[in-house]
Amino acid sequence: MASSLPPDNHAIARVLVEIADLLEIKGENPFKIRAYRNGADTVSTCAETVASLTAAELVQLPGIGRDLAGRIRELIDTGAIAFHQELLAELPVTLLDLTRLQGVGPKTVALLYRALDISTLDELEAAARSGRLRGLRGMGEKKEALILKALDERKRHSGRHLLADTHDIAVAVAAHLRHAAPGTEFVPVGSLRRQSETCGDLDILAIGGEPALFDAFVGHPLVERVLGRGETKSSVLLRGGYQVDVRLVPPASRGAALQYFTGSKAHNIALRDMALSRGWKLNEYGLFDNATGAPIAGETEDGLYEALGMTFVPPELRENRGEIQAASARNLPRLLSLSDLRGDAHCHTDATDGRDTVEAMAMAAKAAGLSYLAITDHSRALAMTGGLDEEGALRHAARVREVSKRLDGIRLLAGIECDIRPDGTLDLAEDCLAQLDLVVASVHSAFGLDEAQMTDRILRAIESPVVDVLGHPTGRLLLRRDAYAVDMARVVNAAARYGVTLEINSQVDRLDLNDVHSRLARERGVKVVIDSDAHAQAGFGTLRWGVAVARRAWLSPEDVLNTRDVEGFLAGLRRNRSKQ
DNA sequence: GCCGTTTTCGGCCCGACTGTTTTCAGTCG
Repeated sequence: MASSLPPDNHAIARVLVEIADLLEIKGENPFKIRAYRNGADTVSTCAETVASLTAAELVQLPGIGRDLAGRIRELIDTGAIAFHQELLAELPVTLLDLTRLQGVGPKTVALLYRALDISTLDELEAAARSGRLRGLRGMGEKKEALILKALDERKRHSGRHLLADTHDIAVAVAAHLRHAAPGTEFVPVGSLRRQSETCGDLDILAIGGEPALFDAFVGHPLVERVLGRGETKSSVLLRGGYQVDVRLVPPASRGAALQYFTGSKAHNIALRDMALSRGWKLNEYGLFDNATGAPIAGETEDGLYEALGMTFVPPELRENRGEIQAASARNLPRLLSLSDLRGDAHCHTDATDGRDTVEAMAMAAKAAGLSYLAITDHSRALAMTGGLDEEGALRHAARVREVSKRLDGIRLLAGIECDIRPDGTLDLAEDCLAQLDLVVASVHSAFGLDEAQMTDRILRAIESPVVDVLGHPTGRLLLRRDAYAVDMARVVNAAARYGVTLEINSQVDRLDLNDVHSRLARERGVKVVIDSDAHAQAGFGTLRWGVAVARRAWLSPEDVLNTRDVEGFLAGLRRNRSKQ
């Protein structure tokens, strides 16, 4: 059995980031800190398994020099980095929780720790509530309120995890279990199977196995604590705070167990209600006749739904949001699949904050099965990324078009992700934007506007004739930052009126639009585009998460603009529609 | 700490916004 697996790229990157965070709190040389962050970036986007590389090979990677290569090898060989351990001995690890609060950075954390000996979220909250923060330099009433708000957001998110992270954990745990119990089927259920944007606990169903498989489960190297070990169910807490439950069920209950443990609770209650009204009983073992106790269905999920007079309900729809009525009327939409996507309308290159060249991104998109890709680097307002001004944008566009001519099997479109300024005007002149193939307009600043101001700001951008797509429309960062205040009903209506496409941004911590707003878009006849917002060659893999949102939103291929071929896609853009 | 040399030092993405200031520090992207 695997005992000490080598750390994967993400695990290595996490340690490097932690070193950078701790150095930052210590007030170390900012360039040294950046070097650790760059190194972490390189490792996490590296296509190869970093743990398999020698020190000599490591220094070939960009941003990894002699020192970082040595530290990474040390981590792989010994399981830890002494320098990292020294830092942790010097500063409480809980300080890192504080830096993750919105609006609280390393300087503030250092000040709180030095002046008030605050090192945990609870201590910070107590200090803020008792007004002790106000005595500190640079801290006033508003800063105190900001910290309390950030603490509140943080509390609401605790114990939840991003869908993509949960998926990764599930894959790792399931692989371990399959290795230990080759004859048993393991299926992740619960919110992961429904592809919810965040997941709490991870539930895995073990179908047709022996209770001995729980020995392997609780012995997994990532297990921090065993919460329970029984004959049909065991629970553990993994490092990083994941609770994982494995339930063992007999093959005869396969369908019923899948159905029951996939949920959602609201969907299950509605189904049980239907069963009840027919004189049946539905539970995790099957569907039974109340009078005779005879089994009616339960071996397959299909059979279960069929017995209740419904077509199979895809897990993503099981939220009791009308799917039961639609499935009973045999009227569910044909949901979008990843393989329906033919293009991507949002990505970045090394011209701004992407890592890779136009050519490299094009080849990666092609390898991901796409036939067209819009290059949409940032506009000048995002100075930190080296955002392009009008001249830069047009020069970049000319280059993208020139590269596109030389490529086989993938067509590049010259676009831009143009900032929407706080007043709703665009960051670049209209005559420049009009010369591009498409414009994605996005908000990246002044998130604190009130709802009326923010809505006006976005409506003004939608009204601009050169805007084709509204990028990540609500600006949320999952588990980190709430959406800004905006009236999405008005935004969707305006998008319908002007023919603007709304983006589902597939970045794992954005998924923005969310499922509810995407469904609203569909109902109002607004087209959606599912974008990767890739910043590196590996970034196209996130499209599956955008597709998950679309499926939860009941979207069919015809609702999604980038399921069309490139001509159809271009024809559907606002700038070309208005010419018709 | 990395990188690229005009090879062993000196530069390294920087502007907007906020809240605290009275000229700026911290955070974010």
